[in-house]
Amino acid sequence: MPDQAKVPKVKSTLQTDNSLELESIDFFVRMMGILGMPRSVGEIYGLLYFSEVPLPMDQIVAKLGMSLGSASQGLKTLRSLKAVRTTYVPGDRRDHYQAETEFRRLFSNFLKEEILPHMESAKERIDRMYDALPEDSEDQEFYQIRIEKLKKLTRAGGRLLPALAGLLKL
Amino acid sequence: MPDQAKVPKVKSTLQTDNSLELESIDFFVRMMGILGMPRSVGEIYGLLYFSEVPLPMDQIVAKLGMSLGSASQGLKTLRSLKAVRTTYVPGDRRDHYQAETEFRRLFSNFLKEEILPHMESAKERIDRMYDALPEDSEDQEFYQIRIEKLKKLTRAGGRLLPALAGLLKL
DNA sequence: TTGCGTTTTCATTTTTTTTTGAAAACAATG
DNA sequence: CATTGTTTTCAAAAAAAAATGAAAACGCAA
Repeated sequence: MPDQAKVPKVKSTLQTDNSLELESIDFFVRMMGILGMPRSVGEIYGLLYFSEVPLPMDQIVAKLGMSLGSASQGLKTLRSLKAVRTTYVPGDRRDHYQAETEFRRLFSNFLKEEILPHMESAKERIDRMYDALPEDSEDQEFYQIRIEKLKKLTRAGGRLLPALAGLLKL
Repeated sequence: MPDQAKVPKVKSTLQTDNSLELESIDFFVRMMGILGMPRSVGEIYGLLYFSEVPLPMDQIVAKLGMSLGSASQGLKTLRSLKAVRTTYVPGDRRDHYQAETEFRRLFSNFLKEEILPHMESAKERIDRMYDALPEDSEDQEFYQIRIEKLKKLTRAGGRLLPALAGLLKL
């Protein structure tokens, strides 16, 4: 219940002595949490963010003490957001993962993947509201004004959000 | 797992014949869902949004077919976001609730309550990263750059988000 | 094509979140 | 100040989300 902010805890099974990694994982677990991502996704990204070399999945699993399944799923999510990139390492069959650190791009990807689809269906739903508007009721006008307001909201959102990515100068 | 958008379903126990209400509830359940609010909160707000008269809690409970506990909790959340207002109705002991429909204000309240606290703690966490920076390592510079990047991110976020509320002209 | 290292899938388990319902607290009224 | 109508609280139940782990699938390389 979001009265208080959700404050996810960082798993203490981390196999590392690098406290920067710890802070990073903590940071991104929370950040991803705000965006509605599972903690495993934040953990992986947090680990990768402060890794100078690309890491293969089994090392991620080992360092974070998470299951193969979670790692695979988490990396899939991160890949779909383009928050992570695979690099080829000669003589190694494993995929090596690297964090994409251009937040501007990350943000716009997130918008495109997670938010804009919602905006689309919101617009459809508002159209359906017009259809559902009772023809005769004396509340006609009230309802109409309310629907208009929603329409303006989605329009503003649709214009504002993409513009936001542009404003995000880092 | 947010690969696909979460698409909450509208409970079908709704005691109403007003299909506009149905659409509204659907709309806000999803919208609140994006923002990480439980469905009950979306249901209540959705119902109130298209109600010309303020509704007392027991009517909300009756219309939505939800428990008293959920309604009380949900209204508490909505009150704390100032998404809902109580109005006095002469000769009635019950509180009557009305939706606040100025989205600009709603948005800025949401920011203040749910987002800005996170930004604060993010800044603290970044400070701790500097402390955790290994003095000697040859990766010094790499780490430093990464930390800087995070700092810029939070700064941008801190400036951008509040400005956003201002841009939200409806 | 077989074997082996690696990754994905997915049914099951675990954890977390949300809802419920009944008791407690509250508050106006007679 | 006792009664009654209303709202809140909170332990327990239910539902939803995430993690696990083992089997299946994949894809090289010998």
